[in-house]
Parts: sequence; C-alpha cells; structure tokens
Amino acid sequence: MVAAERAGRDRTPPHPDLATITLQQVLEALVDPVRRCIVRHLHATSHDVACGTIDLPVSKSTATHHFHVLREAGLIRQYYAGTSRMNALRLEEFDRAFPGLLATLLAQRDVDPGA
Amino acid sequence: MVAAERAGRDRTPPHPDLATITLQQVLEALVDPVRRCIVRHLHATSHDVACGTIDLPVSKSTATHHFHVLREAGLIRQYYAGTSRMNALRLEEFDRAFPGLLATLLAQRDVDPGA
DNA sequence: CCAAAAGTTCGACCAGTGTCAAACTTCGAC
DNA sequence: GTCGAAGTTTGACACTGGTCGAACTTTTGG
Repeated sequence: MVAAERAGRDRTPPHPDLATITLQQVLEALVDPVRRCIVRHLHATSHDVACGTIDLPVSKSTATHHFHVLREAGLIRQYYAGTSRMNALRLEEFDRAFPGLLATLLAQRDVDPGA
Repeated sequence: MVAAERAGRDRTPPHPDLATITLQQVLEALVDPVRRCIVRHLHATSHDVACGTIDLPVSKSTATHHFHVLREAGLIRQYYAGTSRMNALRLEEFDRAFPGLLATLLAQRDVDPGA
C-alpha cells in the first residue's frame, strides 16, 4: 500500500467511458498534428511510455494540454509511476467504440509535426 | 459549345490533384460537423446534388465556404448546371489517396449538426 | 532535510476559423 | 430587357484553441 492509496489523494486522472465519446470529440482530438504524433508514437512502441520520453516541438505545459485532450477523447490511459506520468493507447476499447477508425487513420501517410 | 466555353469565362472551380492533399487538410475538412453532414448526404444520394438541396443549419454564404473547404480538400467535385452548382463526392479518387478513410469515417455513429 | 526531476495549473496572448449580412454576378425564364 | 433564382465575394465579428512562461506540487535521490 503506497502513499496515494493511504491518503486518498490519488493522482490518477479520470478516464471517460468510451460510450460517452462522440466522433466529433475524436476528430477534434486527432486533427492536431502534435496529438497525432503522440498517438503514432504510442502505437509504434508497444509498451507504455512517459510523457517526457516523446519529444514534441512544444513546451511542457502545452504537451500536458495535448495529453489531456487525448485522454478526454478516450484515446489514451494515464497513470503515475513515480514522478512520471505513463501513457498507453486504449486500443481495444477504442476500436470497440469506433471500429477500424484508429487503424485506418494510422495507416495513412502523414507528416511529422516537428519537421 | 456553350457560352462559358466560347468566352473563356469558365465557372468551373479549380480541383486539386489528390496527390497534393495532406491528411492534415482532410481532417481539418472533416472535423466540422456541417461539412460531415454534406459528405454524408452526398454519399447517401448516389446522384450529384446542387448546393441548395442540402438543407444546412447555416446561411448561404457559410454554406459556400464549407463547400469550398471540401473541394480544396479533394473530397468533392463541383460544376455548374445553369445557376446551380452541382456537387459529387470524388469517391474512387479519394479512396486511392487515402485508402479506407472515407468509408471508415462514414461507418461511424455520428450526430446531425442541425439537431 | 534539501534539491532536482517530471508534470500540472494558471493567466495571458494570438492566430485561425465559423458565422452572418450586404452587395454582387450569372444564368434561365418570361 | 427584366426579373428572380442560386451562389459567390467581401468585410466584419466573436469565439475557440494552441501556445508559452511562471509558479506550484509531488516524488525520488543524496
């Protein structure tokens, strides 16, 4: 039992139910090239990854904002490991709500946001 | 030979080559619910359709803007028939450039923008 | 206990974009 | 030739959304 569990100050952010997510929300999340870069990175690396390990062409506070949007759109799951916030795609769950969407998008030719 | 062809004032708007269209452009076009409504309508009715026959919850000038964005994103083809501007999806062409994308998007549950 | 690491939160700013009304253009009908 | 129908263009406006820096929080390491 770690500190967070004892004291009730759970730093795990809230994750929406996929059933409540609209296509509008998903498209708004994925229209930003930085966010697509994050999703592509998470998809490429099979294991979970900390925010900081993805190098993005934006500041830390902006990156936080992007991860927040992705989480609210039901695309990623976040949890803490020490001071690092880990990220993982909600691949199966998301595909159940929007069948084929993520795979089709990731299959398209796309550009690097930093280039 | 009609007037437009004789005089060189062709009212046919320019249509971009699908090879020059980016995924970014496509997503920016489809993130707007009114534009998705147009695309869905064009997909549902197999024949070409005039701008005015799709009833949208926006003014005429705004509708013109939306059709313009869709055309620039390579999603629709436009031509004049009298005073009416006809619209058609560039279905096969688009699917060659972004395989499966349109079909997958159209298959998702989505809401009416006017409701 | 203190300092560094990793993110978050909070304002503020600014560019883009959806929106409309008004004036204009083009074509078809009478 | 005139009028109406169908869109377009232009200009203006408001709102959203991405961006940053600065201050803050939490955890880990020495």
